[in-house]
Amino acid sequence: MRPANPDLAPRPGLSRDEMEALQRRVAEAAVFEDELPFDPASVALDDPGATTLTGTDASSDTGPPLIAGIDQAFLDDRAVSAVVVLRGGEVVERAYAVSDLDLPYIPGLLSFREGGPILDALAKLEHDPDLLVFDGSGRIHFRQAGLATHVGVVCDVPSIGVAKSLLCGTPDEDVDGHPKGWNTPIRADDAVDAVGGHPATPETVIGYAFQSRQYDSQPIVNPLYVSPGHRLSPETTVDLVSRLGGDYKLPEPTRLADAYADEVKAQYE
DNA sequence: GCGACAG
DNA sequence: ATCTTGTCGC
Repeated sequence: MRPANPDLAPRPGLSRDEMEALQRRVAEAAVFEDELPFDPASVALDDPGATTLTGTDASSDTGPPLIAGIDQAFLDDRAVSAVVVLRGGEVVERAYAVSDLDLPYIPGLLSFREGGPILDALAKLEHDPDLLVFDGSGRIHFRQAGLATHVGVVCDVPSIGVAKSLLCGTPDEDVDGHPKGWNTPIRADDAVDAVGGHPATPETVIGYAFQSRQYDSQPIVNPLYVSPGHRLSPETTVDLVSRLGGDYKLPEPTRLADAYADEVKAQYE
């Protein structure tokens, strides 16, 4: 797929101030409201029977939306970016890219380390996804432009950020010990800046904590922190993540991409 | 100076 | 993210 906004793509060689300035531009271009080409209710990876009618006709425009899970694995100074595209629970296509990394991991600047490599992998896709699911935050970010938002805006495709830990923001309730399906809003705090038309008051909901799994006894199972990347409201984002279900903590698209990244990595070492 | 941070 | 044995539980 082709970047709709190449000018906003994370470029190497920028100073910290320039990277932050670019993130603000990305945030301004981001849409945190529902602007989807499909009905969220048509997504049901948990129920294959209701969505498997297009297994042999993946290129058609009909049927369930194309959902892409994205994740990475690392080799020394290179990243293995993997993308797995699903349609109603069926894997339609897989693609990967091995790219050189030019930055270390810096909280708040993740998209400048992983964004480029991910775009390399997305460029190899034959199918254009209707939704991108990232391993990392979207709007739950200091400048409301996390990895999911940055890449989603560059591609101008609806995107979701799924993080295993909270970067910033404050949960309405204590997130521990809740049953599967539970969720609570994450609101902007002092660390979040108002950007473009997006406020960052103590009332502003920038994402949700979502318990995707829970064991029978007491074990510690942290919730997922989901946030809209682009063209999605916080509410629809949690709804979609719950529909991407599966029997594990992470959404199925992400799990498959994670496994694929490890598989490819093994061939390069 | 103190705190705090996706992958 | 990555480096790793054993271990608890369905």
